[in-house]
Amino acid sequence: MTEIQTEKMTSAEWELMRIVWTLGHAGSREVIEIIQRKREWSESTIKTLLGRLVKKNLLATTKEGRNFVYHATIPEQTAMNDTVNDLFASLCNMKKGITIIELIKNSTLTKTDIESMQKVLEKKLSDAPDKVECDCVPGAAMNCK
Amino acid sequence: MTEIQTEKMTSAEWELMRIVWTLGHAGSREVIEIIQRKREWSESTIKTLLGRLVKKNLLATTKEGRNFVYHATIPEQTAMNDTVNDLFASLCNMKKGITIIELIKNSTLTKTDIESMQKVLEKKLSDAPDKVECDCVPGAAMNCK
DNA sequence: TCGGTACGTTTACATTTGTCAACAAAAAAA
DNA sequence: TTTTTTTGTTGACAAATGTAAACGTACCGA
Repeated sequence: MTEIQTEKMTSAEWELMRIVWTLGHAGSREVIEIIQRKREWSESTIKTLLGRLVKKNLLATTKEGRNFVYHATIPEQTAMNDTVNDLFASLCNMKKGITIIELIKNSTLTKTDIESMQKVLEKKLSDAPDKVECDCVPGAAMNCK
Repeated sequence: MTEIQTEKMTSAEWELMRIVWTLGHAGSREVIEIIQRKREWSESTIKTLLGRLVKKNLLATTKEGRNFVYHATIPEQTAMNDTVNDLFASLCNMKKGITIIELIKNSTLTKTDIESMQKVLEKKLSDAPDKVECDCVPGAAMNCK
């Protein structure tokens, strides 16, 4: 029942998470110092955010000596995938493809990324449908054509 | 100064926008009726949402006879791209590629989409970098490797 | 041992968002 | 013309979010 809802991560919280994910685990002091290299958040603010992340089960703590060490409860990749899938779930079905294409155009991808992507696409092509239905206006004649 | 901030569109609001985008323009009655085929939102709630969208400049109105006709101020595709780009801007640079790959795996794409995508990738491959830097922990030795 | 520190917890407060009910003006119906 | 319905506007309220000060307490250096 200790479900971890990725959607409950706000943008401010994402920033803290990224640090913890990257370091593997970190003390509040570390997180505070690092975040402040980019953001003008007060120490207080960051402590509050850390607390909320723990309450949301996105971070867990371990008592290390006198202080706490924070560590993520889910892998970064999982969180990213969940969040992205979640967003796409709210977009018009028919236009997801074009949107991904735009995304690709706007992204800096490594050769390796591109090659993996090509493989995935190659594989998908065979049993890809000719068209996907739009459902923007449920149960109606009118819909994205 | 009448800026249209896509990021200010909440998930509830997206649902209304999709309907307006699809229909091109619509009266409140239409929107209400259509939304209620999926959501148990009261008429009041929907009216409030419409009002907020107008205030946010995401919808504009035209007096048609006695009522208003709502129409979007930005194209759906623009909104989708902005939103997606916005989300990706907050993800670890290094992992965007893999995340897009996962996204593709989870998406239903038409043959046409896939083919366009392949073309874009083909074009990008030539001058794609061998690797992109992570900046999860600004100005630090430790970072995603 | 005692005052200063560092750290986690509590409180606090303005906005935004999700959800609605109550209104007022205008139109349609009776 | 009186009544009813429709439609947009206001006001409300709880929960979530951004932002931060105040506390209590355990520890550390003097």
